[in-house]
Amino acid sequence: MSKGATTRQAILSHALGLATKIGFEGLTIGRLAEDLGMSKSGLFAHFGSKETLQVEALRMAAERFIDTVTKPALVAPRGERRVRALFERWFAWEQSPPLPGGCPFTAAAFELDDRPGPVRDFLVQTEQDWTDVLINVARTAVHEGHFRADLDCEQFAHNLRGIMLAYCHASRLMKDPKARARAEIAFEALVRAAHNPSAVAKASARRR
Amino acid sequence: MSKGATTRQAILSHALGLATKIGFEGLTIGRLAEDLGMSKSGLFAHFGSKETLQVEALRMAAERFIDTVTKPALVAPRGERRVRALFERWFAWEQSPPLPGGCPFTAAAFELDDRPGPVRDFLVQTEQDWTDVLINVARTAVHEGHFRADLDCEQFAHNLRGIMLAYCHASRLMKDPKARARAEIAFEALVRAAHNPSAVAKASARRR
DNA sequence: GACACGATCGAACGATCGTACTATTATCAC
DNA sequence: GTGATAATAGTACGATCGTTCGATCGTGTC
Repeated sequence: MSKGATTRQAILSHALGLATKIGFEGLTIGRLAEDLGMSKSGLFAHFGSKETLQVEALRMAAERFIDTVTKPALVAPRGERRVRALFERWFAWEQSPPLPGGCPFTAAAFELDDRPGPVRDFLVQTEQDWTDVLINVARTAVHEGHFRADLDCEQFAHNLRGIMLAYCHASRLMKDPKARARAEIAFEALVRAAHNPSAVAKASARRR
Repeated sequence: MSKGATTRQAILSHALGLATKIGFEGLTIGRLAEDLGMSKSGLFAHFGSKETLQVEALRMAAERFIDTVTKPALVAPRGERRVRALFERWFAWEQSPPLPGGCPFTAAAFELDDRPGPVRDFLVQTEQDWTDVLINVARTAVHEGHFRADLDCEQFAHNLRGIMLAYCHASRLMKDPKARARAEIAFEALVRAAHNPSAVAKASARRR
């Protein structure tokens, strides 16, 4: 890797970690330059605009997410086991040392939801990709016969995200030591509900 | 109300609405002054520091939250009905016109979770109060016999928050038109699980 | 060893930040 | 109405913001 690319990676890595603590809008060229012991203009030259830097930091986060969460989960067997692997790997991501403030996507999601622009657009795409992964892995679990056939997989993914968000809230803001345990309990309830015939299915079965 | 108090309320009201869109850290004295047609120094004199303004804006939000959500829900009968009322009122809060960017507590929660100080402290207290309301109303539903006796009410409140956070994410960031419907489905599943004997209880019952 | 070129620096730009002062204006009790 | 006091304006401060520009540095090539 060339000298410039190395520096660029170092900048983005530091920016990403910092953004988890002070937000993506809170990033400043001056602060980054000082932290990395280089000049504002030297750092700035790598990106041409702060907005580009923000997008590139998010892009690095997306790449790391795949390496930390998605890919490792693929070693688990298809179906429920892989759903569990994704859930477990996500905690490793959220608590990884390079992200001292937690998941950057979660932070960005509530920071940028009302600020149109390329940064928000990229974030939405990344979040949609992650949702699609969850939906697909749930679908596979249905096909494998682990989850019930009439499971609403999109709803499953939606509820799973709620569990993750509630964990971030409880853990990061409320500093609740039971946050992880609560997430696990909620997850087990979600999986259990995905096993059992749905209430709707049961009601129509009773009617027969 | 004196002139000063009126202006102060107007400032805080505008600041609160603006904060839902650009965040509490994104608030600036200059922007607020311009929006309200007054001088920076005149506006500033009401608070003495930006930090105080942020806390006071959050305080106003907390008061409005009680008026919009908590109090109206008290007219519903104790128990499950009141749980449902709180859930329904919360959507009215999240979508109320004075909060164009959604729930300010949710936005602040992920913005300030890593920034110690009085603003964060006040937010944590407010969020804890809201959690306690949810826990207590679930407990009442247990006492009324609407929810099963061994329900973990704190877990119930935790999961309910997850449903709300997932709604904000889906609605505000992803602009998913099904966000509200997904929240309702998740809520009904949560309530249904609170009705039925728990899996743990069932397992021990089977063992008898 | 000269050269080209990418990487970095230093200085400066206008804008805006939060905040401090002093002055001026508006309000309200008497 | 007058006088005390509250409310607002004006101006300025040092700091920092994102960005620009030209100079300088380092690296690798012929």
